[in-house]
Amino acid sequence: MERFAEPSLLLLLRERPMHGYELIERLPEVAGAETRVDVGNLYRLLRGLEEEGVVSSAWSADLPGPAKRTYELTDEGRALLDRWAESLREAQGVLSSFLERYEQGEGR
Amino acid sequence: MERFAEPSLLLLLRERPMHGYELIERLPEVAGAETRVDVGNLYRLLRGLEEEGVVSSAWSADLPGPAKRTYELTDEGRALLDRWAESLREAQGVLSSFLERYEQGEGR
DNA sequence: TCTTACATATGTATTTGACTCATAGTCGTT
DNA sequence: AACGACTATGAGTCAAATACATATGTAAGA
Repeated sequence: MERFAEPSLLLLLRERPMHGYELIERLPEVAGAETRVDVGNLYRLLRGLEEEGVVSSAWSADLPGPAKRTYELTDEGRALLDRWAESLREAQGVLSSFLERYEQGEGR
Repeated sequence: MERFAEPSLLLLLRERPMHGYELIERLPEVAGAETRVDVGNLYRLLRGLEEEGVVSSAWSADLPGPAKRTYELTDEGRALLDRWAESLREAQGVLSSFLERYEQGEGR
């Protein structure tokens, strides 16, 4: 369930801009506790999203510590998140009708 | 979303034994309207499930028309379906918490 | 009789995606 | 100097989904 990483990143970034490492740390909080994404892959993912214009990034010179690249969501990114939410709602619908049907026949 | 085919088949078969063709027709009803599975792949899937002991099948000599192989769920199949349901419930939980968080920030 | 629909298959090929492992740089702290 | 935080790139494996093609046989209807 790493396909779920993309919408999760978008959701986190909508709440406020963050740098990559922080995103990694907070990902399980949104995408499920067992979700661990390979660090390298995540930066790749972020790069990809930036190429698509979904996020934009800049080095944060002000922050202490090692160089951090801070990502923020673009308008296009917000729109993409909306589309994600819509399709996830559909998926949820399918899921819950399945489970309902499952529970109806349980115990026979 | 064809990964969803397996639990759907199991659910349908728990309700009553069916032959393959009928399963194909009724699949969208459970797995979502747009779900179309390649016919050949579905028979392969059924074969696989039978090898795993999840379903059992027999030719139905009595039924009119072309030869039909009727599948029914085994006890092991029922157990597998239960496990599916459990993990789908978890997935549903992740989904709905995601959507809830999404809706909380909507319109900013 | 010819076509169409029903029904069950097998073979193969492509593509995508998940996942892993390895490496390497900078910066700040200890 | 060593370590942890932070950002990256490279390369590769492996299974799964998907698609496409072909085959066989029965029965119903034009």
